Amino acid sequence: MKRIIAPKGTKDIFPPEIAKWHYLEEKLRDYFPRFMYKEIRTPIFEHIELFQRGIGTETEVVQKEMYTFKDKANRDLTLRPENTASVVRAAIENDLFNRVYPLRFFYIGPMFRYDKPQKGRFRQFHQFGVEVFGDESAQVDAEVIYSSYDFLKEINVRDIQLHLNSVGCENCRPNFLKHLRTESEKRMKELCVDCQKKIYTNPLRIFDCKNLKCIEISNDFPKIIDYLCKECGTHFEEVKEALSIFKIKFNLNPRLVRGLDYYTKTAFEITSSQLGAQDALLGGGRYNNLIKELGGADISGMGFAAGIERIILQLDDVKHKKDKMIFIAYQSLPLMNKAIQLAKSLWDKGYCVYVDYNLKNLKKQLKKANKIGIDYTFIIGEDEIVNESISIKSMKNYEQITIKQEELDKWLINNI
RNA sequence: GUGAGUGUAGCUCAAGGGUAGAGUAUCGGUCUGUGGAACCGAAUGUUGGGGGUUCAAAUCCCCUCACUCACCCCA
Repeated sequence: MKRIIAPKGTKDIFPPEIAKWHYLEEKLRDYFPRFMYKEIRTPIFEHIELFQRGIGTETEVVQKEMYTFKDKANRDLTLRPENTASVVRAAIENDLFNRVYPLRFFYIGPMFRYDKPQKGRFRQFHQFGVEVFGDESAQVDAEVIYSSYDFLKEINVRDIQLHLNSVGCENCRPNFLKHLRTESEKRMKELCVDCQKKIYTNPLRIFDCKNLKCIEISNDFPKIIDYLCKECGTHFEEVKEALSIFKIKFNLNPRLVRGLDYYTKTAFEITSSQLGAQDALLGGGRYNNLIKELGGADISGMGFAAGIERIILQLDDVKHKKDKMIFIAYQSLPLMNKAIQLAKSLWDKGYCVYVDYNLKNLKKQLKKANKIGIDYTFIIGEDEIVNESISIKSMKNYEQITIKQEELDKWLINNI
């Protein structure tokens, strides 16, 4: 029979890796509420239009990478490739803008993109992120950037770099793009084939090219920060100033562009020098037109999204947080029912207990207990039944004591 | 979507045309009221799948699938 395997680009997560996920999730739910973020959960699939309008029809994500399908009523639905558009949609739909203050949300969950898998890239992958609505201050940009950076530090991710740029707004970007296009056309023949196409489709992306020759040439190209309008320029200066208050270092990176069309002004990315080609742990920025474009009020947004799989790759081993485990061993099969009775009473009290119903002798049970990493083995034998006692063996140091059954609760409180 | 590398036991890997093997894990025994060791023994495979060459293919050739990494894209 043919084995059924997980679909390409998906994977199972189980111990010991799952401990890292738990660790990350716990830290996340502890950390971001400090900044007044509240968790929001949105559907995993949405109408395709949400992403077309939100992310932009010209982006790679929308054009090539979405999992889109029709449901039985012929609706066009898409497995969400990112979460910002959904959060905005949810906020508009539920009129959260009039109810919840401050307007800050964080999310965590699976996203889907039809990409070719490689290190740090999956078709079902997981992101967490935050969104701040209705705050146009440069200081909030700095705070969001700080919190994302500091969170990575907090969970001990090392060798990370913060890259910062401004991508301008609808007032200054067109002018910049015009200049960029003219300049790149002049040196078109020297650029790689892909970049030649980008001149007309999305010239900003030329800065993304990893071809050394292209990098060299595009270094001479106009930089967006030199073309920012007064408002964007001032905003960017203020962001940098505010970042210095938070005392974090950043690289000004004029080549940094974002792949989703909704970004305006501040754009940032945190990379790890220890990852492979997919080195962006987290990225985000300001999006001042998205809410309006999705039919909401004319209010601004700022946020980031982080790739959990990539962060997990950079996490040191996390010990599985576990309660002390008790193994109940019976001397012989007829005593198994007594063991079950004892186990039930312990489960009822909330303890972590294991009984093996298949091992007939004590030796094997102890061996198994040892292998599982049990802390204490309770032994029930004929002597114990007669004396109404329980023998308790510490699996860590070989010591064994026998106590009366009525002393068990006291023992549990002191030792477990 | 393009390219490269790799597919052999649950796991890590040998065998490079001539009987598919080791380590480890698993199970049993030495040891029927006492675990971490040791020793002895057992079980485990359509060599990813299909086709071809050959007296003979894990090994050579073709196709296909999967995984990995890179391009691309992004988190």
